Amino acid sequence: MTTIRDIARLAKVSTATVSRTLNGDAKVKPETALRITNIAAQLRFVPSNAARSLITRKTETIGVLLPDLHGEFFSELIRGIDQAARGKAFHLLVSSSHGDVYEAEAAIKSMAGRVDGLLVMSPHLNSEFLTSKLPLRLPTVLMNTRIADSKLPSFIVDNYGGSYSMMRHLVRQGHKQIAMIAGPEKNFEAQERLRGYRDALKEFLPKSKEQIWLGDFTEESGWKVGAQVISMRSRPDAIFAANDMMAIGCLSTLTDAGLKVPDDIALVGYDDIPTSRFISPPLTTVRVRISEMGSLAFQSLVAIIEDVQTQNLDQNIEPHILRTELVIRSSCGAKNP
Amino acid sequence: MTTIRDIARLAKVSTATVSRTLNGDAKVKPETALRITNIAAQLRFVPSNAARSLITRKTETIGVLLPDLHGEFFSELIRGIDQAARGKAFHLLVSSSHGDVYEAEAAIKSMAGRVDGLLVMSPHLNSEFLTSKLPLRLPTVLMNTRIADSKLPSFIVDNYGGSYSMMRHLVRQGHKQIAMIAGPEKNFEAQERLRGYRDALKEFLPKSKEQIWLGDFTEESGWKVGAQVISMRSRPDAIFAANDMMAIGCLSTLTDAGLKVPDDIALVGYDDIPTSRFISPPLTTVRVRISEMGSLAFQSLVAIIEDVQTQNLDQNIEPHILRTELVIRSSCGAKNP
DNA sequence: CTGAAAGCGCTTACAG
DNA sequence: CTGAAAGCGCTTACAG
Repeated sequence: MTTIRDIARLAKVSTATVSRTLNGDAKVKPETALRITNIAAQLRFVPSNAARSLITRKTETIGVLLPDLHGEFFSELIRGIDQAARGKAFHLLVSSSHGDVYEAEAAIKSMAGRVDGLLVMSPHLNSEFLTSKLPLRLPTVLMNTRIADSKLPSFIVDNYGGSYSMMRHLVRQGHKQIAMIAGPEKNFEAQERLRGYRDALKEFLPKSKEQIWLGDFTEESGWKVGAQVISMRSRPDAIFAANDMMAIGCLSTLTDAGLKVPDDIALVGYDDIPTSRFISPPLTTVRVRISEMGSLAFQSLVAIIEDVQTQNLDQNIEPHILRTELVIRSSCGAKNP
Repeated sequence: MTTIRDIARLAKVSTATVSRTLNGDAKVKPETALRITNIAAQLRFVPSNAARSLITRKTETIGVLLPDLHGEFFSELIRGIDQAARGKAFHLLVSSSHGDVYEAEAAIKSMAGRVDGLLVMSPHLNSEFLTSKLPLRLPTVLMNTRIADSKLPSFIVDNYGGSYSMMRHLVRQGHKQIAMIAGPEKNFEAQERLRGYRDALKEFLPKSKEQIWLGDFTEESGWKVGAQVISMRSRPDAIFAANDMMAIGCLSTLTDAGLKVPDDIALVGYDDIPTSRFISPPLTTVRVRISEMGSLAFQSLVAIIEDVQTQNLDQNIEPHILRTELVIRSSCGAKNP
């Protein structure tokens, strides 16, 4: 392994000068600098990050802790974070697929000594417990994670508002009896979408009563609900699935049984995954700017790390809410989507 | 910041003993160990990875360098790698979206001092150049990356074979005139898929002549080809798109123009992205076990890192080829898919 | 079973 | 503009 000592020896300077040169730091005499740079290149010198960060007390790396996410969502989020991180010359240490809170805790622990800060997404875990296990003073920003009295900055998608808007739209389309396929009970996002459904229903259709099936965000759970819908005597006018995958699953069961969407029954989803645009009928849904959440959360984390903005753990902070966007296609029965 | 010295002082032992205890290393007297463990927990001690890896010369981290990938593919790959990495207690430093070879080079450089090895995917870059910039002795495994005389282990999807199988299937379905929408010319995977098309055509339909449109793997390029197909006097029986996104784009143009797939013209793709299952008609395509490639490449890299298998840079190595799987749905005209 | 001591490869006041 | 020296927080032979 080549070290700055090797370079120093060859260049006949001190390691201090090599260090300065390689960091573009202080004013080194140009010819000396050139000599050093050349030798370093020749030797294909790779500085030891360990040594560097031991003394600077910076890793220039942030940890990204994710739950077991699926496809598009995960990559969009990472892309948003990665893009922002590149701009600040930060590295990304990622860890995903934590089945339970203990796995997540272990992941946090093993990341802790390697990063300058943490971006945590944990919509379905016991987040209070999780954050209580966070190392003291490690800057942390939460994404789509509910914490009771949060002292950590957090970014959350406006699941409540998106759901509410969707309901208003359905009501305007003339639907009177609107049912929901809810997501997992313990999932914070699912809860918010359900809350939006409930509140909107009370407000816009006070005489209509709630009709809720419990799903788990998978296509399969959409199928199952579809099967129940088929055998109902009196069906709702519209079904609002708490995510697109369940809507897609439900759609295929309904279509197979000969029901026409949206003519016999309207069906809408949430997330705007790529597939939703291509199915028939194209799915009306709610779009979430997930990569934007990644970038914003990263920016906010770096602000804390760079001490532009110190993390005040004595004071509660309101979460940053990210707006959603209604994407009207034809599955809701809209005339000119 | 708490260090092992703080713990040593409180536990009235040497830092050596604290270190041993925390690493479960040597035989420390149980009561001493317990005392130390308790104090460490109380102080929420987080070991400095920098100090640790400076002396052990290990980072227990591997770097994953990816091109600008889209959705599903990216996350599947990462998932495969992450899963395997967890098993070996390795961390993942990811960096993606490198527009050109210089950006990729910069990413490699900045990762080099932070990782024990590198997993590189670079299907569209000048890979010879890239690997020539790799730090000496940094274990590296390539994925879907072509290198002329490779001295690095590599894993590649059998794009040629998958394409060839698809062609055989189309011929068996009775198609005589088969056209291809090719991917980007500089993309290694696209080249292999095209080569499979060409060879199979020569073999199975020696009298038929090639018909190739140049696409770029985007939906848009599929649209454009679709528009050309519509206005042709004599159309092919079947179109083989080099990826699903182009097939989907092409399909929508054809369908909008009133052409029936597969009755008027068959259409197939490559990749088996999730959407392909849901469009109408469902797309016949080639499935690639991308997460498996991630796991295998990781295993192979770790074998080198752990010196179970030393990287021999004086000898060329054959790439590991990952089999693909034909997914027959109805867009190809198959009767009982 | 435990400790004193050396050292991993850098950076950075400090002095010149 | 440059160098000698201290030190970041750990691990690990070595000796006992």
